[in-house]
Amino acid sequence: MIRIGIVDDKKNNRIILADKLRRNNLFDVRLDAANGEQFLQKMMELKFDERPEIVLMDLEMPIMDGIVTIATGSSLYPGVRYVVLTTFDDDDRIFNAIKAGACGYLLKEESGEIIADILVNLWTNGAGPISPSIAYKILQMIQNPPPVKLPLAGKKSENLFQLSEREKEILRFLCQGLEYKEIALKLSISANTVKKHVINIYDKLHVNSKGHALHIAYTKNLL
Amino acid sequence: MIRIGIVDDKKNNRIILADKLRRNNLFDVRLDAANGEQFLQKMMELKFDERPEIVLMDLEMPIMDGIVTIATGSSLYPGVRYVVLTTFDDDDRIFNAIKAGACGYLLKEESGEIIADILVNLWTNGAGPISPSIAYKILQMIQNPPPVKLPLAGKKSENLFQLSEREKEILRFLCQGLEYKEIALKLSISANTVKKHVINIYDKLHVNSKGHALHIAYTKNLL
DNA sequence: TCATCAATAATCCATTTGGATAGTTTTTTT
DNA sequence: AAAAAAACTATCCAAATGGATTATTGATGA
Repeated sequence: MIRIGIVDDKKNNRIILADKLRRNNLFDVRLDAANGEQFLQKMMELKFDERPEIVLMDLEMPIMDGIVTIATGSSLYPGVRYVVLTTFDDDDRIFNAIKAGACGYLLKEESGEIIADILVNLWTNGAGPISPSIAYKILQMIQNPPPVKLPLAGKKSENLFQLSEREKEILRFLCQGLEYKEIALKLSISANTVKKHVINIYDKLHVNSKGHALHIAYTKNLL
Repeated sequence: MIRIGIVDDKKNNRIILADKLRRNNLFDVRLDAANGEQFLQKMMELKFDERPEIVLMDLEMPIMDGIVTIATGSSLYPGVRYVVLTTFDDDDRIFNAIKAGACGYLLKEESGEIIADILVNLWTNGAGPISPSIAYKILQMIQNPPPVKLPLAGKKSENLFQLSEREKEILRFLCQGLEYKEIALKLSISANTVKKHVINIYDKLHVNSKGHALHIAYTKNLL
């Protein structure tokens, strides 16, 4: 049984999709959330071996949209694979979703069988599921990179996590392996303040330790 | 009938592939070349409406390899679609071939039916044919752009710090932001042991905190 | 002007980490 | 088979970190 999570703001969509998947008994749909925040919340509550292995994620959601959710989720739970399921193949979103860490991109219109097929393939081979028309778009984007839009290489990505300047500054020091005291000294502020900033950073990154924060900082190019 | 061209230096491959395609009578294999130069030569000799619409191209060829051939061919004959057919999925080549203008990338191992299927799809929908495992690699390349290959990268960053396999394993988990307990759980060992390993790692890296260690791990590419 | 927000600072308390030390078991090498 | 190297487990203690809460200041904006 492959453990599946479904995140979509429309309850009906979740039900239909879960039904589609449950029809063959390879899937165990065990997480169901209406938005990103709810999803992260529920993930936190699950033990390691109860978490879904594959998460199907809608992009358009209130409160916390799919891209941000994937970005944080894929850093928090690197073992989980995120597959974007959407109704329209919108160029910008594709690219952003991929950058955020989605490992596949499917159109909702695909039949239940195709989706099931593709998820099984993802699970067994690790091969990323991509609808053909999406794959083609990706190729085109590589061949003709959109004007400036998205810096492919190590450029700093736009402020995905809404960190303030000060917070970014402190995150950079943190990434160099400095501890609170040392950062405080460098910035001529109190170590308590540094700590407060760090906690605020964790909140924005949805993490709760230095390790996780650095992981996100390094993998999402926040420096 | 879809007009097909095949470019491969091994005559046998050409024959087998042509046979596979001719089996269903949708394809008209009408151009056959052993290398890039021969291919371009033959293309010149053909009239516009005799030219292949899709060209299956091997990458490893003498005289003029697949990448260069696609690059020049796709400028000379923009209407022609180039599909790379190769036996191994070599990361560098994928990217270069795509940039050169290939619109698809298939593994030779795929069965004749799948190849046929996919080519028909390419012809009718314009959707790019991509083997799932290739698609996945492309995603990964977008997600983690190859870290500017500098002298250090090529040199064995492997044993720079003489970490044992186990230590590298643990360092990787550490870099994902896991704490001792979690790592212990994943490896089915005691948290004390994890800690011991971590201390040993710090010794070898000449650091004394997680922050420093992760900094080195990320910047020196120890993962 | 009033409200909000970022940055600053501090305290209490629980948890995690780092260091030192001392063992046992497994694996590899000689 | 003996010796050496990794891997494993443990305990004590001190330091660093994370979380919650409260409060002051200055800048920005409605």
